[in-house]
Amino acid sequence: MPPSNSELKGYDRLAKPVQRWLWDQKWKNLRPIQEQAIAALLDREGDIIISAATAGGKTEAAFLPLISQVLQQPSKPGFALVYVGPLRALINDQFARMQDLCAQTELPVYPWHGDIPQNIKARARKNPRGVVLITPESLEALFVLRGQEIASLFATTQAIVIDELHVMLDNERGVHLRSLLTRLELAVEHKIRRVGLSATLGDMHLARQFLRPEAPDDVELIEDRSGQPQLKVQVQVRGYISRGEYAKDKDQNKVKDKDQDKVKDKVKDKVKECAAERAVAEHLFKNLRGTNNLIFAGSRKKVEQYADALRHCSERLQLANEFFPHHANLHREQRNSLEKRLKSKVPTTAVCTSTLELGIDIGAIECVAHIGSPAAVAALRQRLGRSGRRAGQPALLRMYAIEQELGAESEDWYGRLRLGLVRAIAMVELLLAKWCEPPNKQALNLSTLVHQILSIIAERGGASAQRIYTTLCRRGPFHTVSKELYQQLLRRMAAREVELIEQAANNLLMPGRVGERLVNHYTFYAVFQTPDEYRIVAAGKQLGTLARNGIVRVGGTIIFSGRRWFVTAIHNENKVIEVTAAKTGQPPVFGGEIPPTHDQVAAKISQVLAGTTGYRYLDTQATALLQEARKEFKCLRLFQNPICDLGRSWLIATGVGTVKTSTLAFTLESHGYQCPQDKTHLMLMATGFLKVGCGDKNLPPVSEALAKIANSPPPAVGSILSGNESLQQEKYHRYLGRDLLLADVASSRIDLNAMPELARRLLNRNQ
DNA sequence: GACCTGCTGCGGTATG
Repeated sequence: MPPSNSELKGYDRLAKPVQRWLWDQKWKNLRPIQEQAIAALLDREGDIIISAATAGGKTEAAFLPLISQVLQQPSKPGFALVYVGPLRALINDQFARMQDLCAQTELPVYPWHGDIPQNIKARARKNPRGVVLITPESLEALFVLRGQEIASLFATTQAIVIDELHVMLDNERGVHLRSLLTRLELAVEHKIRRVGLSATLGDMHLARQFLRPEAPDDVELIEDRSGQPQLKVQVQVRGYISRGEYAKDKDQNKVKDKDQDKVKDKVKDKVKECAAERAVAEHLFKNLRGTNNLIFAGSRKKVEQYADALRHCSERLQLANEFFPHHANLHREQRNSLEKRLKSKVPTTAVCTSTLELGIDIGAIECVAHIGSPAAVAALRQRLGRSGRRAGQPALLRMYAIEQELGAESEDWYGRLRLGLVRAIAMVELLLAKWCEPPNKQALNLSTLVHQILSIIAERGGASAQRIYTTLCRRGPFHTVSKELYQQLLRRMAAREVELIEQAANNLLMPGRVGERLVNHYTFYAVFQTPDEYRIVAAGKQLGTLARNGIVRVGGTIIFSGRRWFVTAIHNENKVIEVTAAKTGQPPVFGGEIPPTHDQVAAKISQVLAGTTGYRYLDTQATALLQEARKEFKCLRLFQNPICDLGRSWLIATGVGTVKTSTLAFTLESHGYQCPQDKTHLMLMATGFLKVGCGDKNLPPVSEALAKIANSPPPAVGSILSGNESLQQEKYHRYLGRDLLLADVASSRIDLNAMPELARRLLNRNQ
């Protein structure tokens, strides 16, 4: 039955071929967001954000009316519609759907990313019409390589649709895309309507600001309120203690010297970890088997460990394995087959990293499990969005917090604070309060600015300093860069030891020797940094990749792709690691950094520790661990007094996130104090605690230094950082030199202005 | 105790 007009108000307004497509789909009616989007896109001309859950019909909401509009106008050369997607897999998926939708029209649809053959791209360039689906990096490549063609390719573009807008909000890639959108409008000399497709976030104003920074209030917001009026979540947090099984062997391994002691400590940790891990794996196995689930393990190493442990559970009971690993280092073929299995009716659980956080639809998911707390509330929210259960049913979240058993020898107060569990509770509380981390608007993004300056020069075959400044800093996303700082950056880029740019006789900026080399290499198009990797091969079949710093040696064993392997050879010349099946193995080290925590999360951690109320979603063990943590917090009197005297050192409960806590650490170090930065202490800083020592110096109590900080202007970046620290993190940081690098770091990873106020607050509470 | 994302042109040779 074709839908009748009274059922579909928007239906009548769509072009005939689009109506025929709808009829073929046998849709009973259009969803509310699709009705709203049709009205908004056909009645008005402004920018729009369409926000709904995964599989909520966002793409159709945008393209049904946009394609209708294109069909109602005479066809002129140029891509009528541009779709920008963050993943190649997503573009392939959307291309199939779009081709189907456009099958009964004259409109061609072109996919455009690194895997698309050149002949298809050449055809699109020769006959630019219809719809193009492209990645930000391929759009960048067009600017660099076909700068002269940009204006004609996009001359008649009516709208640019940005998919998964929310993943672009807070990173280098998002700044890059915003820069490209501005450059596109300047090239065609008219405004192009922007349509953002986004998951539902806490604060949608951020998405509007991203889409049209100069006029966020004019961006119309269409939200899907039908599916999930509120984010309904059913949460369960389970606590575990890793008990010391190693104690049994104690007498058998007599300690002879210090070195052996160290080795034994390592073995001890490993055994402890295994015991708690096994219990978690068994609980997961018992509760998830038979349905489709996602287990977010937190790191690639843990993905390998748990996939291996869960496979073991199946083998022991002689049952078919349903648990498989999924992370970026696994070969595409393996990832694809697991994704297919998740979509099928065979019960499947993926043990994964953030690879399965966004992207193609993976079907109905019964439960989202999380081992340890996530890096950010925003990630947790996004992951729960993958729990595609029937409408009206709450998403099911299971969290597993593993804490160390405290022996008599263990007097560490931080162990007793149970910060892993407390952090997990804080994150759940913030999630339930519908809060999530906003992007950092202060950052200068100088690495990405260097990239875009080089790109504009390549696009135009030379450009004036003023023109670049207007494009990128006035109209584009680099608002926080002053004219003075911009000039300083240009001088640096032109310096003899850098040679990124040079000035021609006519004052135009041209590529320098090094700049030319960078721009002409195919690795230029992405703004983010990537490591050098080895391929892991078993019997000629590629399993995946491992970064060069992953420690693997011939004769050793590894766990990879959820199985155990023996390393038979390493070929450095073509970067291949050969393996054969083995009985035992250790998961490889993939490397990485401790993620920064937002101020709100640290504040919530303090609140949870200082509070007295229980949480219904904690199991008995987790409740006991929380009580223990609260007792210790009370014992240290941290709520009354955030500065706790530990003898020759102090513990400061800063109650603020990683950025401010580590800035305080650097500032106190510039006053002569020592703030340890090993893994334990970095983890402490990420939960709002700082340990301060005197070293071998005779220094006054730390409160005296805090008083000085409280009564002085904010410290200068050069006075707390020497420039010798390992600060280079982004792709073009290496070209900045000390002063510009410090300025960039000061804008993003430290907060100097917050210091006097933070010191005052800590001292006032101290009295 | 981190995670993810992306990528062109050209020359050589084989095949229809």
